[in-house]
Amino acid sequence: MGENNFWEREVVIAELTKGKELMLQLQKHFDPIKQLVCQYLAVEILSSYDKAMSLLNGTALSGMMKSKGKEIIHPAPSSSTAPQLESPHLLVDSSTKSCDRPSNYRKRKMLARRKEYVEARPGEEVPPEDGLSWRKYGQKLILGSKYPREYYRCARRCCGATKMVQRIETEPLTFEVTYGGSHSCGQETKNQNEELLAVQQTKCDEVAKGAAEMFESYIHKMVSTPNNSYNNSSTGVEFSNSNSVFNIPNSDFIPTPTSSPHPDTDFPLDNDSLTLLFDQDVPDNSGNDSLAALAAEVYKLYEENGKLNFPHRYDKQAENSRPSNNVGDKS
DNA sequence: AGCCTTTGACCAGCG
DNA sequence: TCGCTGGTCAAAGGC
Repeated sequence: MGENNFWEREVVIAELTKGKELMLQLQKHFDPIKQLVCQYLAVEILSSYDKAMSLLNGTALSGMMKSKGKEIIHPAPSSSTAPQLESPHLLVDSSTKSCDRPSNYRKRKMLARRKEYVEARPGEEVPPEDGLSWRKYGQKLILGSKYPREYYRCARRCCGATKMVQRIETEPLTFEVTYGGSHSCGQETKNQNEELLAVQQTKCDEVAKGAAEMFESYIHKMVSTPNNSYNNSSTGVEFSNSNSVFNIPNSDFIPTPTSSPHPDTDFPLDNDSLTLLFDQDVPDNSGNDSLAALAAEVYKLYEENGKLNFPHRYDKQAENSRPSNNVGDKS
């Protein structure tokens, strides 16, 4: 199989696998009360399947096969051993120039990219080494950026890995490093564990963000519901008033990694309450009471900071004298 | 001689 | 169709 086809196949498989994993997660969350998580997962799944479908239908690949100007690009033959021409002025398949690098632009744009932010070491103004050897092949001033973007590819020829380094204007000691392609030279093997951990961490963070958003909406609903009451049970927490009832099953409360960035929110949170809400493990099966305490604490912080005007307050006094599970809202 | 960086030119995508 | 922009190429020069 030609390297091009192999690469396309890898992308398709990766996208379909991701879609499958997300669908499994979605199945677990099929519940009207978990709309936020369902919505988030649905968007991710659709995006994965769209990418895979356009690859399989040839939408994305058709550009590579189309004749444009004097350059005619063909898909790589399945067992290409044709000699490779170096001159850019000849009518050649540009994807076969110099080694088997996937060098045409369309392909590069489709490569899965991974973005990282790294900080320069103290006293230095260059990004720290990432343990791999790179060779710089270009530098360009990017519109709207004070610093030029630098382009690197794997120092081992015949490897399609690339990276771009962009110094961030507002934080000159921080660099945005975008990795493209994968190392076919084996150079990356020693770093594969770290790589896998990074990917897992990203996925974990994505799920945690969805969970945190959901948790936030519960808190909001709880403290703003008129005449609310709640019940703890071994299966979860139930909030209710004269009009509605909603349940938070224990399974909704998953630990939020402390490494996660705080989720974006339009909830008027200050830093302290954000930390309180997301920087700790939310209640597990053995700690449903802490949900109520947490909600009361969050409300208190909002109120003290004068940032919220909830129509009805959570009844902290009743909570304190609560041997039974029911708490009325004093509004 | 071989490898590297620099830098202007070129090419493809996109609005 | 055209102009702008990001990404890449490749010649030139340095080490």
